[in-house]
Amino acid sequence: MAQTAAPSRRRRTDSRRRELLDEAAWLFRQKGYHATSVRDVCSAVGMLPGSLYSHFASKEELLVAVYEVGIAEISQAVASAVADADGPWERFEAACTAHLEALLKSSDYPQVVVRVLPDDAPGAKDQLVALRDSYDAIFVPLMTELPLADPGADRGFLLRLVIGALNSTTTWFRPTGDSPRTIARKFVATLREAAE
Amino acid sequence: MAQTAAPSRRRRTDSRRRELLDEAAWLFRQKGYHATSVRDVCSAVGMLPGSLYSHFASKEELLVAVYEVGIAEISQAVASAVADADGPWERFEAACTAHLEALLKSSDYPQVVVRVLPDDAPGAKDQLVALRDSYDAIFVPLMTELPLADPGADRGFLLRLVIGALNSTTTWFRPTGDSPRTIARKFVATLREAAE
DNA sequence: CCTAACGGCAAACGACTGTTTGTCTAAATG
DNA sequence: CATTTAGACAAACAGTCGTTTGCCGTTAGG
Repeated sequence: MAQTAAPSRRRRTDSRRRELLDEAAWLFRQKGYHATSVRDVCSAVGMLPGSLYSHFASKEELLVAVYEVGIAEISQAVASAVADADGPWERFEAACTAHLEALLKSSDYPQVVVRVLPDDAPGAKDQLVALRDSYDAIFVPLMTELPLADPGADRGFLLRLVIGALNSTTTWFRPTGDSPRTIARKFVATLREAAE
Repeated sequence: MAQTAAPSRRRRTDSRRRELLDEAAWLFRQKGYHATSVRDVCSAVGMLPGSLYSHFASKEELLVAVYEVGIAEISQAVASAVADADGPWERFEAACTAHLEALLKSSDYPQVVVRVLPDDAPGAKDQLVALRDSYDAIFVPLMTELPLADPGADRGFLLRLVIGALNSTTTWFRPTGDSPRTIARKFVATLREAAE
């Protein structure tokens, strides 16, 4: 198992693979899955369409690879942010902030997860759904520990609404407006004490 | 302008046109815009691909037509529901209920507006954005009259989050679970008195 | 009743889709 | 150094895309 005798062999090809991933993430986020062709991705990294298949078995597998990076990035960001916070509401706000920052800053990968639906790649649907679910699982304990006015409130229901609201920011977010951190703070504050 | 001398001529063709619209709405909602071909739509109504162009100048114009119906349906539902309610929170809840029912019941049209992004049809982007905006405008006065704990809260910001949360129900809604009306009630109740 | 218009068919247009093949080159392994 | 391996190219595959064209039958208006 231990292949610590690192294959410097892989180094060169991995960098090519990463280039393809980066460009695919950018294009999938920008135009969606079906509107992005294999030729679009390849020509952006100076490669012929057929050459992509040395790195990915299919266009769908390319999407899965982008999905995996996106989920990994946002999961790690949220998990570490939560670990540093004390108190249920503080943890919840930390999670929302990390979620929005991962979604709206620099990296294209997490936005692909939001924009491209599992149904867009029927052959990979199960993998994509599983990846999405694995992320939602991080939020579940945060919701259950939240002290709400109605203790019997449907937490799973709330979770879906919260994530839906957070993800909808990708539609209207502009770097010149509120920062992701500010959006998260406003959002949580409203939830915490909404009506007078 | 007044062509009240109704063209019974149009009758037959309009029914064909409506068939195309219905099928396009169903497919656009189900598979998205790019994954739906003109051939898919036409073969579903027993028509050859070229014949569609007697009714619509292009695939993009077909999408615009579906969008228009979708916006009209949901706008009318929300507007009339709001008119029947008294009090700011009651009007808000009525709007949310009407929104969800229009989105999740029977008709495919409004869901197309949620699923298909304006960027999917670059040539019609402006029209699609305008249609979306015209709907949002209905919600604006409802948000501004809402008595919140923080009167200085950013209402435009809240509006976008609310609509984002409501629209995200299309992802996970199942007819066997909570009804749209119940979802709306739970949602508003949570907003109204969230934290203890 | 005649004529003009229109809905739909049949067929094709060129462009583009994801993918496969065979070959060549350069680098890593033994 | 010899041999294996794999990334990339070049070219083509069969199929599908949105759209256009010319034609025919039906139908409504004058």
